[in-house]
Amino acid sequence: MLAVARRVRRAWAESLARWEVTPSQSRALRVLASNGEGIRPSELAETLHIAPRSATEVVEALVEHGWVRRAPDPSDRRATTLTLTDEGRDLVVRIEDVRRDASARVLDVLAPAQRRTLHDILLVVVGEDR
Amino acid sequence: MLAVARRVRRAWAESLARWEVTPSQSRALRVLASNGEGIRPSELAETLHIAPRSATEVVEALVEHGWVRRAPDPSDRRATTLTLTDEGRDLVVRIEDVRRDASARVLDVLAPAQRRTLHDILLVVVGEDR
DNA sequence: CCGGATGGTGAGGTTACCTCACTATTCCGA
DNA sequence: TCGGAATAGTGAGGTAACCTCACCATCCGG
Repeated sequence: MLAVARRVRRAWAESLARWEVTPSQSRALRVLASNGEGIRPSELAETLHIAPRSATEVVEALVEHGWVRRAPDPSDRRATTLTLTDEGRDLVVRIEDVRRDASARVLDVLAPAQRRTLHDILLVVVGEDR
Repeated sequence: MLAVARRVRRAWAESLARWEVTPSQSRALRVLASNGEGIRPSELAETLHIAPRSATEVVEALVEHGWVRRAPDPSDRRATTLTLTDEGRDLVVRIEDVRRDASARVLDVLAPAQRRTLHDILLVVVGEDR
């Protein structure tokens, strides 16, 4: 299990390096893309299962690259809201493609039926506990 | 795929922490246990897909814990050979148990037949390229 | 209106990697 | 046979992605 996952991750990280995104940044981008606009750093941290302080860090990097914008939350002056820029949104799409490719590359030794079965079984595992 | 693997890894790392082994150390121990005695640091590095310098590092830690012994290679005075101590060997066994438990805990939402299918499919993927 | 909770971040630490430079040895070809 | 290239291991120093602890600003409930 872990061996296969490592393979997928390796293939993925390699493609990711072409743009200047690290895996951790790309995970954050995915959360930002799926959680609608205006998410807070603390929510991001929770979703990624990392400490709030660490979320600050990836956000920092994403802002620096111009993929994310920080804006003050008008309803709570302590908070900031995060939104993807247009470039950020573009990048997310490209990353998603690459991700699909990476797992396809690793899994293309499987027959289509096997791949489907694998997918279903993994869904069962993930489906538990949320 | 990656999500499931993360779950297994998390569960495993937690149990590992009870003894004072980090995941990376335990990977090294497993290699040492399976590759017969007298492996060299450079071989270890290659098997783990890490740089030789990094292998030195984990070996250092393992030696310090008393799980591994360094001995000069009589046939090549540049080289050292690594062997598990008795405690090291014990530890490997306990780790293997814990590892099995961890993945069992994550995968026990599956029916036995599903688990077997998963196992088979993953074997196909891993079987490629070696 | 004040004391405790919450949101974000500075400072500094850890793990598991990396590269580069260096020494000691071995090996190989002229 | 002997000198230069390759190989084994490691010191020094760097990085990414995490962490905790401390701190400040702001918010909120009684």
